[in-house]
Amino acid sequence: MSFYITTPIFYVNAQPHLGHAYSTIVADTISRFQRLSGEEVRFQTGTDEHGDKIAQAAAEAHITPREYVDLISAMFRDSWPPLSIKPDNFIRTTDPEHIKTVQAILQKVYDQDDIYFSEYTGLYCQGCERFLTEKELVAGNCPDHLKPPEKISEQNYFFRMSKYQEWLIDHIKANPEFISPECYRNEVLSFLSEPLEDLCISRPTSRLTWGIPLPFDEKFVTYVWFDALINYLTGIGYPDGPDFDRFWSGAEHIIAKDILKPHAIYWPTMLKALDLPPFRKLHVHGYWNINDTKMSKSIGNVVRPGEMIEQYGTDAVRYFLLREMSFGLDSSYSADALIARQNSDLANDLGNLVSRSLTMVKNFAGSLVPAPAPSTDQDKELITATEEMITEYRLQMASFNFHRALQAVWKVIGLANKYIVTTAPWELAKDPAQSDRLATVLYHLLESLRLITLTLHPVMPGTAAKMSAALGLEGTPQLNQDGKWGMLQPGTTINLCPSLFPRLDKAQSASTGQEKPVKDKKKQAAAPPKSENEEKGLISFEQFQQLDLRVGMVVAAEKINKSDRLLKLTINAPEERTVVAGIAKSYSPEEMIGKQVIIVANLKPAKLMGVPSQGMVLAAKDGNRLVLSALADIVPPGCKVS
RNA sequence: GGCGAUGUAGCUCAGCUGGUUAGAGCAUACGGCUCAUAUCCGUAGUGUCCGGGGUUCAAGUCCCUGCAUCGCCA
Repeated sequence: MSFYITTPIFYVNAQPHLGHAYSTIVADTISRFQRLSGEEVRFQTGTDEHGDKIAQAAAEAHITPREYVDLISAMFRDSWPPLSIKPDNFIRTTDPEHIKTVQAILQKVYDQDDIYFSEYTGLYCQGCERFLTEKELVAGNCPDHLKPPEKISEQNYFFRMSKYQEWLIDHIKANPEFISPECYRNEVLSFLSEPLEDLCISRPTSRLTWGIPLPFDEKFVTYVWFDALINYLTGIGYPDGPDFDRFWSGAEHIIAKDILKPHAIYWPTMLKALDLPPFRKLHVHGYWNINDTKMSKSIGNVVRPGEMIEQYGTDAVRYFLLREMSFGLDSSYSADALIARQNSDLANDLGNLVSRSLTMVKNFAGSLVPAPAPSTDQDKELITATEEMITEYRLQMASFNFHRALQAVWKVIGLANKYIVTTAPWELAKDPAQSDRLATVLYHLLESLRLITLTLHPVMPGTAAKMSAALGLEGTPQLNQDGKWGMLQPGTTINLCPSLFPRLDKAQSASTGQEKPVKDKKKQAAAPPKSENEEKGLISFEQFQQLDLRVGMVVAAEKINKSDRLLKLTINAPEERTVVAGIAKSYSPEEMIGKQVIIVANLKPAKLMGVPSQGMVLAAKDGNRLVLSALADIVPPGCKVS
C-alpha cells in the first residue's frame, strides 16, 4: 500500500512560523514512520502564490509578483532542511505544470456543466478579499479592517457544490476515519446539515490579474480553492503521470483547523465532480499558543522555526512539538515548557540512559555486545515491556497520537533506568563468578536501547542516527524486521557517543517572546547609576533622527576581486543602490540574494577597493563572525527603521 | 441566538460501555545508589473529580439544571 502525505501549501503572504513548521514536522514524521514500516511514501509540501494580497505586497515592495513569490517561496523551502524535514516534492502554484492542469480541470468541470455563470451583489472588503454579510459588519465596518466594505455587483463563475452535498454527507458517515479527530468530523457534519451554497470560483481580471486565467473566459482568473487544492493532484502527476493512481489511492492531508471547511467540504466535492475518489483521510490539528497567548503579528509574539533551532536544536524542537501537543487540540509553546522537556525527558532520562549504558559496556565488557545467558524473570519484565512499547508505538503513531507514542517509549526508558539500579552491574562487575549475569544484564540493556532507537527515527532522526552508530547498527532500519527482541548480535562493537542533549538553565537561556526584555531590564537595573557622566556617549533624539535607517532588499550580490572580505551588493531601498559590505567571510553572494537588511542610507558615499558604495549594511560582530541585522517579518523595501 | 465540546492533584493531562482505598508526568519534600549529563532509583503527599438537583445497591463516569471557558454556525 502506498502512502501520500501532504501539508497545506502555505500562502506566501507571511514568513514561515511555528504553525507552518508543526504541520510540516508532523508530515515528515509520519512519512518517516511509514517508511520505517515498509510503506512506499510520497511527502509533499509547497507554497500557494496567487491572489490579491500577493499582488499588493509585491507592488508595495516595488517588485513584480513573480519576484515576490520567488522570494517568499524560497524562504519556506529553505526552512525545512534545518528541521530535518525532507519532502519528496515542493510544489508551487506558479509552476507551469500546475497551471496547465488547473486549467484543464476547470475546462472539464465547465464542460460537464458543473460550473455556471451568475451574478452576485454584496459588500466586498478589500482587506479580506471577500464579500461580507450584513451581520458580520460592526457599525457598518469590516470587523477586521475597520473600514466600510464597498457594495459591488459582480458576475462570476460558480461551482455546483450543492449538487454533491448528499453524497458527501453519506461518504463522511460511512467512513468514520475520513476526518479526524472526531470533533472536526462532527463540526463538518453539523455544517452540512444546512443546505450548502455553490462556490464562487472566479475573480474578474479588472480586480485581480495575479491568478490562473479561466480557460473558457479570459476576463476571469480562478480564485483560491480551485487553484490551491488542486496542488494535491498536480504534485503527483495528474492526470496521466505513471504514479498518479498509486499515490492518490493513499492520499492523506494534514491541515490546521483554520482551513477545515475548504478541505473537508470543497475539496471532496471537487474530486467528486472530477470523478476521482476522495482522499483517504484528513488529519486536523490545532493551534500553537505562545506563552498561553494567541500567536499573532500584531502582538509581535510570532515564533520563527529558525530561532527555535538555534536555541534548542532540531531534534529537541521536533520532540517537544510532537510530545507536547495532543494532535487536534491547541497547545502552548513557551521557553520554560521546552526547557523542561529538554532537561527531564531528553537529557536526564534518555541522554543519561544512553550515556551510562555505553560507559558500562565499555568498562565492563570491553566495548563489545556480550552474549547473554537465559533471561531471568527480572529480564523478562524488561523484554515484555519493550515488546509492548513497540506495539503501542505503532498503534499510536499510525493514528497520529504522537504524544502517546512517545509516552510509551519513555515508559520503557524509565524502566531501563530502573533495571540498571535493580541489577546494579557495577556490583556484578566486582565478582568474577557473576560474569555471565553481568553479560546478560548488559545485553538486555543494549537490546532495549536498540528498540528505543528504532522508535526514535521518525521523531528525532539525528539522535536516532547517533544512537544507531553508538550501538554499531548498520543498514536501513525496518520496523517489521528489527522491531523484535533479540536482534542485536553479540560481538558487535559499541562506540561511546558524545552527550546527546545538554541540560539547559531556565534562567539563562530564555530569550524568546517576552523574556528577553525582562533580562535586559535586569541588566539595566544592575548597572550602576550614572550621574554626571551620563551625558557622555549619549546622543539626542534629534541626532538619532539624522540617521536614515531603512530596510533594503538585496537583489544582486557578487564578490569583489582581490578582496576576501568585501561583497558588492545591489540593494533595493526602494531605489537601487550599490553598497559594499565587509561580510564576505560570513556570507556568500548566493545566500545574500533575497535577504532583507537594515542599511544606513544617508552615509557619505565612499569608494572601497575602487567600488563606490552608497550606504552601509548593519551587522552584529561576534569575534570574526558577522551576523546581519534582520527584521521579524517581510516589509516593503525602503521602509524607515526608527 | 442555535449546535457542540471542555471543566479531575500547584501545572499538563489520562480515566473505555457506571463497580474495590481516583491515576501518570512535571514541580515540591525526604531517603538510597554511584555506572552515568549534580544524573538515576525509592518514599511521601495534598484532590468538595466546576456548583446544585436527580436515577441507581453503587456515579468523576448516566439524566436535568446553573456557571465558566472554547469551537462551529447565524
